[in-house]
Amino acid sequence: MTQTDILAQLNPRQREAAEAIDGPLLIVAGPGSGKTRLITYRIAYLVRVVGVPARRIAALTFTNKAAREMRSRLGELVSHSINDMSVGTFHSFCAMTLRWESDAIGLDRNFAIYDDPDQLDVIKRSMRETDVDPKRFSPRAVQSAISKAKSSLLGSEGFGMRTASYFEEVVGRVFERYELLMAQSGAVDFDDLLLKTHQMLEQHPEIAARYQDRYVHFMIDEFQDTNVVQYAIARKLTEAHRNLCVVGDPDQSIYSWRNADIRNILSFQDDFPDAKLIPLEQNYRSTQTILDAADKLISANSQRIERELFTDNGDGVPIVVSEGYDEAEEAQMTLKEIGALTKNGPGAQGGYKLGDIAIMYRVNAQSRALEEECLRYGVPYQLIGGQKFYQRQEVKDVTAYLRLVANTNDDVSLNRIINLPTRGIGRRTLDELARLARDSNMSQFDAISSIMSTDDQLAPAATNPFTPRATRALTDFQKMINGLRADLDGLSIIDLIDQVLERTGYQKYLTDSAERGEERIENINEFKTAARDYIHMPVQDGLTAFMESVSLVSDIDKMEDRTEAITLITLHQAKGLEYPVVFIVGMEEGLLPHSRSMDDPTAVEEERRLAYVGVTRAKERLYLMRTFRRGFWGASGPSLPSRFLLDIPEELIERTDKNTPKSQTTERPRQSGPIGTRKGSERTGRRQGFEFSSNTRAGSTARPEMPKPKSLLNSNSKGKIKLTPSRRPSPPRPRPGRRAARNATPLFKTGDKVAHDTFGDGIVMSCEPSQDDFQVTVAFKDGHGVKRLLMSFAKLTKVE
DNA sequence: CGAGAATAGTTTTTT
DNA sequence: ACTATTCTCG
Repeated sequence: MTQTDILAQLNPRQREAAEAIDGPLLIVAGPGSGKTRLITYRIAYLVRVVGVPARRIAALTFTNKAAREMRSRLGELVSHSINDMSVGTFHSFCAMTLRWESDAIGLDRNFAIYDDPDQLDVIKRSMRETDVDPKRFSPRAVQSAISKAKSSLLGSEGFGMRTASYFEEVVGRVFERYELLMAQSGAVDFDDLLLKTHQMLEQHPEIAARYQDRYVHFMIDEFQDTNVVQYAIARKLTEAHRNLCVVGDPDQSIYSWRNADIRNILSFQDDFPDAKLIPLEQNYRSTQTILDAADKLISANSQRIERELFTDNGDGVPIVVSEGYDEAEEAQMTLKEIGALTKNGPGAQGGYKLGDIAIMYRVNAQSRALEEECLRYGVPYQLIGGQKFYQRQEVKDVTAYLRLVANTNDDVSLNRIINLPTRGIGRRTLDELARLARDSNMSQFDAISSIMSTDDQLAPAATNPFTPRATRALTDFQKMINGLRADLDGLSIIDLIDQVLERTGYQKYLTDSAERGEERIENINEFKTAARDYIHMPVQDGLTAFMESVSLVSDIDKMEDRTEAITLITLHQAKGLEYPVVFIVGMEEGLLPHSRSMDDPTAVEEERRLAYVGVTRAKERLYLMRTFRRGFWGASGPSLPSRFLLDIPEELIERTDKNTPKSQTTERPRQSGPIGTRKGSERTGRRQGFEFSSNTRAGSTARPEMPKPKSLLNSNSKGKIKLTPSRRPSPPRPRPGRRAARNATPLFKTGDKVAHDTFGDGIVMSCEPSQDDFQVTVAFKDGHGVKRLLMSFAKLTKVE
């Protein structure tokens, strides 16, 4: 490729955007409009044609995965090194900057990054120490108030000024204590990464000047999901060159709950009146049918700028709307359809690969039913999110040991593992230790040191509040950690992990633990595999870098483009991805829109954008699935079709749910739940706030018309909504009896090594009778995790 | 001090 | 239904 035609692959609009390199630029990019392609080519153009050195360009993305992809695409376009380019998420960019400048701003260079659960620990402790009752004020609520304050550029000082309510007053108090504890622990939270970077730039003009000079070009992707602090950082960093290019789509703004502020897009035009605005409206991804549906769906939002997307792609096939009886049947129908879509040979519906297919849902809990059916049908799947790897207990435990080795001030980590395995350090001792640390204003680790005198003898009883036994236990622990710290030289990060596992007794603790012992060890091995990326670094640096990646890397970042598995993913995580075939399950009131959003029109508009994001992921085929009854918390209740379904024109749809409302005018809901009682909604106005039980339903055959619901309302004297179970289409599946397993003679026994065609080698964890089959739970290697398989479906062979 | 039992809160979405 | 936390007893 020559330099002159480097932009030849772009359409005129994209080309215009790539060449607009002087001054501020706002690109409003519709879904599938080749946004990533544009950004990549724009950078390539800057480097190769304009001659901007790579290190003077920053490109910030929403996920590490997007950053990685950009890097790899740039690697193909730009021959010379792009390693100097700042490509990453806002959070990783800030973490890097803060470490570089840590000396100047008085931050421990090895600061730990606390994730959500870590942060909650500190919040709880702060509440305890400020006498705030966690029963009256939920730690979660306090946490989110603090996060919100930080995300809108308000530190604890700023927050303390406001006392709009008693709650805020309380939060202010906890906030102050929280900041103190975090500082003392040498730790920062996610919001701090951004806020402290901003503060650094404001308070240290000489530092700011260096970065302002450096970044000649600054680009931000997914700008609609940035928060106030992120935007402020970007403005500050581009003061010198003013070449700030932001790319976003207001219709895909779905992170307001994380304090993303859609107003950034509007502010941008105020802050940069000379900004060029380029809309990208040609869609290269989806069929006209899918695009029409998406357009009708999003047009129902009132807070929105009109826009018309178009495509040269053909109409394609209609959108399929289906209903299952419950989430199990919904999953079954989905899996059956996937079977048809992936079939080869005559009569095949397209011969799709499993990797072409994604199932999307609103909440992680929905993945469960889908996983079960995948296992039943033997369909390999890739689950994104859910129980995150780095949040698993044993992984967090080892992480805590490592963090403590890196930074002994880290109280959260210390508390997590000081008695794991048990070392005779119980609650009383820990309470006393916390009190001692607080009174003497030091970390708990240092507090232990303080009761030891210099010659390693125990301090006199007067200053030592602990019993001799507790004192012994505490000092042994302290010596063990110090021993690890003393022997770091010459070790690699992997060596260090091995040392920790052995010298702390954690390895033995895992081996001896009856519960999930092997799975946990597998997880630790996986953890070590992840650490291998840092094996070449000096152990201190490797440790810091590895700990940082543990905090900032998400599940989607590790997602592989595998062709042999379907993808299960939340709608939020699906942003930015595309698949030939997309199923969205749970198209129901209460789920999408989510019940927590339903009484707020603004929140419902965000839910609609979320649905829009899901719909526009599909290239060729889109399935919208829902259930007749859905289970929550073990109970089950009737569900209503999502209002979003009613926004999609009938002519775009092929229905397999013949007995359900087709549109606003012909709608004839047969049942409804508590959710349907919303007042003032035209679309739901005809629904009643209760269910009638006289209806029967057999499989997919016609359902009778609804009877008058009035009588039931009257029969419900207390006005309390009572759900009468409808008859199931088929008898409930018997639950596999746990007891029965003990008397059975399974073909596999726990500990057996087995091999599976797709998942590879694994170890049998259990084998239990399930109906007339056996359910085998197997821990697979190579990141496939633990799977439950039915013996008759899964081709498992015993190894050795 | 620690293990097992009782109990409460939980399901929005995540860097 | 599930789990994380608190309670109770040895």
